[in-house]
Amino acid sequence: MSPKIIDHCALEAREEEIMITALDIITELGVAGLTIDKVVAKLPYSKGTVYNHFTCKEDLLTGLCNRSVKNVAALFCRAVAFEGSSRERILAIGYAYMLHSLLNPTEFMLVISAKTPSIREKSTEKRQEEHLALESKLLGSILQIISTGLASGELNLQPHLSPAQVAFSLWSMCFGTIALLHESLDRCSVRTEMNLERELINHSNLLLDGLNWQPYTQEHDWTDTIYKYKTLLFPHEVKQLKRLQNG
Amino acid sequence: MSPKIIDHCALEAREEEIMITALDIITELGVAGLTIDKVVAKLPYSKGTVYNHFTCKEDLLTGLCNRSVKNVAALFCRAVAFEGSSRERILAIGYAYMLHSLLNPTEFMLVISAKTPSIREKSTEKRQEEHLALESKLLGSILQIISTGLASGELNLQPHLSPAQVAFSLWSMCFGTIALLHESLDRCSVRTEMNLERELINHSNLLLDGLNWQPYTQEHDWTDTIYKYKTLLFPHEVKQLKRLQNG
DNA sequence: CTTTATTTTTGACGCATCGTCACATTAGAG
DNA sequence: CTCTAATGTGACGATGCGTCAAAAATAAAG
Repeated sequence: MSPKIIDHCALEAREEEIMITALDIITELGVAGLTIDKVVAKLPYSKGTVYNHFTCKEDLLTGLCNRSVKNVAALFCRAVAFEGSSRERILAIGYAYMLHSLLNPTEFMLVISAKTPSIREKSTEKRQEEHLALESKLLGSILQIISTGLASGELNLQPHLSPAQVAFSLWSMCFGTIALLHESLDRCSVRTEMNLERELINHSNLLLDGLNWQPYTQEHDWTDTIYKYKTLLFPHEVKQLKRLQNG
Repeated sequence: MSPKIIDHCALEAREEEIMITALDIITELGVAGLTIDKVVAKLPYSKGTVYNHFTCKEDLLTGLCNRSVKNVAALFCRAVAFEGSSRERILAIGYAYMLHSLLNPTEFMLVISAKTPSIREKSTEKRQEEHLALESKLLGSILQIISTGLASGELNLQPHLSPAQVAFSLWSMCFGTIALLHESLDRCSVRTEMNLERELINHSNLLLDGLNWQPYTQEHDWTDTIYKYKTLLFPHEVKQLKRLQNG
């Protein structure tokens, strides 16, 4: 008695391996082209083993989605630590979100897909909860900046708004903007003339002005702030993005 | 020669019949539970006939999505005609969008689903274009209100913003808010405490204040305006919604 | 080294669904 | 009534999903 007990670490490594393989297939063939059989074919494991990790295709997709949200959370943490006013830091959150969506278009779509009932309905409870926990973490970063803004007096909350409501308004605005502009990247429509970076900054500034979060759009050189995001906060990501757009 | 030539009108009626049947199945079993075979089983036609209308399941879903957007467009037209200031009318757009999403939760999700690549990738080009045209119609209603706001001087566009950008900012904000709150209707999370109507109005007002669209949130009794939406503009829809929420 | 108990992996199998296509049906013109 | 072309039908092959009984792997005990 007491046979092969598999290393927990090795298990996680394999799960990652499966997810990467699935992501490759999705990037190549689209979400619709993803098949467990195709994943298995690219992997040195068998179908049964893959099904030991993920209960079904949808569970695998939610897993990929969570993996992506974890990466966003890491970027948000860096945004929180940006040296600047609270408004500069909250704007950095949106900028981080945008950067991530441009660098990982496939993964960003997966986040939208995973919110779709057809996928949610079939995923594991466990991965669902993980997803909610990760989203709370994102909101946590935003709330952190809001509380420093309140402490410094740069943000004066209107009495009918709670910090959570403000955090949610910022999040949903970013989400909506990115989601709608994302799909137009490869298509033509009214939105062709739109540019994700410019629009996201515009929308954020409108909302932040509406919140009376100082300094207002007109009172500060935001071009300079964005330059700092590019050179100091996310230099690596911006460089990666440029490479992606040129090549 | 000159055999059975089917009435174009009858064709459309049948297409509608297929879509309604599909919608019933989706409401009952979820998008994932939708099967062409199930649709056929509920219908007095055969599989081949259904495939004469829709090339595949995804095409059917896009068709349903477009059907829903058409209904939204109709609501938007009524919002445009609301008797009141331009800001009251632009807020009515968001209110209409929200009402529609609450009255037709299944269909609203379909709009999100249809933006998902797995569905888009497989739909007909024709239906894709129809979708874009319908979205342009939605934006058209918004642009109409913006131009009257500009004409009356209630809205003063900042020089770096075009009307199209303003329209898009409103649309994406509404979309993001509804999309994110929609999924939480049946789940618990940070967002449980949120209420769709309240948050949507809040977000809209923040954005409109940021745009300097007068009268500002503090300068007008918006509760009264919303009461007018409920009693004058969308009395039928609000009644329907109450019935839905009670029963 | 062999045995044994237990975990892990495997891939063939059964089932569901998809989309097609050869054939049947239908309605009007001749 | 017959002929013809548009339309409808549903059996069929193909694909992909998820399972499960059997096989392989492992590590401690004998």
